[in-house]
Amino acid sequence: MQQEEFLPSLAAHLIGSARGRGGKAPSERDLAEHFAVSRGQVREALAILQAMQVIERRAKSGIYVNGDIGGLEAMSFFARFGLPLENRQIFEAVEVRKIHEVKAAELAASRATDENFARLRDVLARSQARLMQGQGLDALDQEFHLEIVRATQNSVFVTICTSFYALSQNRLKVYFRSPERNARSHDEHLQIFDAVLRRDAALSSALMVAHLRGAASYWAELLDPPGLGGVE
Amino acid sequence: MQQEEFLPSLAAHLIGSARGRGGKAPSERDLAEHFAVSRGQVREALAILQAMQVIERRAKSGIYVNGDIGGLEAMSFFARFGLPLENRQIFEAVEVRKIHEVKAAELAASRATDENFARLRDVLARSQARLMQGQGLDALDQEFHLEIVRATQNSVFVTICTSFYALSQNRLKVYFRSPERNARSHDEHLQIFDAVLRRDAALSSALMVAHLRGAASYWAELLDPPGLGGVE
DNA sequence: GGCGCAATCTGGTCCAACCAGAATTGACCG
DNA sequence: CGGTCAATTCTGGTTGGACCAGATTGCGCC
Repeated sequence: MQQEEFLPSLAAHLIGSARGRGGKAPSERDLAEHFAVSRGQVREALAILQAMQVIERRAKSGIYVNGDIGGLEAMSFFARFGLPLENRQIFEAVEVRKIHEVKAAELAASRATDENFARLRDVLARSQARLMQGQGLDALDQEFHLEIVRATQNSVFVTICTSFYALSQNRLKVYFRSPERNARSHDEHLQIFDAVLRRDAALSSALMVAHLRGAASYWAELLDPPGLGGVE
Repeated sequence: MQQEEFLPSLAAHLIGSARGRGGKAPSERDLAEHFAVSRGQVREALAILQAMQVIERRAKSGIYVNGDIGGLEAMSFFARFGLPLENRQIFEAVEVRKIHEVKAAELAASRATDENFARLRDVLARSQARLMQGQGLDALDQEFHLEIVRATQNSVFVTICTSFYALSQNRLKVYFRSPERNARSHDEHLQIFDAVLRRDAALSSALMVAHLRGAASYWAELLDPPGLGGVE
């Protein structure tokens, strides 16, 4: 079992065994036996999970699962591997994502380079192709939004946003099952691209607000109420 | 040597020995000998650094230091322990921080609870006291800004912003050496608090923009040019 | 100089211990 | 029966040694 698949399954097992959050997980020796690996392997993985603040290791006492999965990297990691995250955290993350992307659209309008425009055109062209084949745009949707962020020329911004995308990945697949939503989303992307191309910062961010609001309202009625109001 | 101090010093040593970014670091066995710990300890720390994408471990080849320190957690970790970060990344992080805080002020105006107001008043009172004693506000400045973010009722937002604060920590200490800047900053905090208290979202964010612009321009002329324009 | 093979080095993995403090158990006493 | 305290067990923390197999290196031969 390689580390890349061991870590997630260990994390899942830890959370599973310590239901009730803050609960005690099996001992290192038990975990090693359960996964048929050496204690050293377990300890290495636990070190990472502790660094992510997913667990707490109390010397001579045990391993305790933290109540909240704090930290962007940890949340992103969990989302990537389909591990449980609290609903509240997901809605909060979506709100932060909105804050990022609206501003990204605005900044992109004034900073995008020819290369950025070329990359955006490429994404849109591929989206168009996929759309005609009647396939979902979920992956390309993320690509488009990421290219907008990339156009801000801020690599830290790109890094942060990339982590946030992982959090909505699974939901996007559901969202893009509907042909109408696919078409509408693509259309809005084209409008945003156009606004950025014309370097109209105000219009870019306004269109992005509308674009994200559309997707958000879909989730709002599909899932339980967000609880946060006035998010734009 | 406890883990909490071992990890940073190991990270520093790795980066130091592999100057040139992407360079090769000493072997695990050498590192273990150098720090007088077991190889297991070294491997545990390396696992964390690899999860942070600070290093790359190539089987049977060696340990390589990544060119860019990507990831918010890694940057935050580095900043906390005074490890080198590229100037570009710092300016980019400051820009993202601005994006966060301006929006935070706006959201805080509509969502802050009585408890939030109480906490903000507390921070401001302690700032006032410290100001009268002629002491720097650096730690309390962070507290104030964090309370504003907290007032958005978005815990993910709070987590992200907390990580970003670590990045400016050292610079803040320099900034708050000047009594005038201390007084001015405190005054602006009071104004922002007032706007939030009156639930004036537009004014809150506008004041925050001005507040951060003031600090940013100080750094712009003190350090090398940011290269990013239109940051607000 | 170029090529190829062998010695060496490296990360990956496992095992067997030992330590000291925390947690648990159980016997003993009131 | 209840409570107290000591002995035992369990746990994370840490160490050392060992083996594997592929990557690297270097030396010798052609």
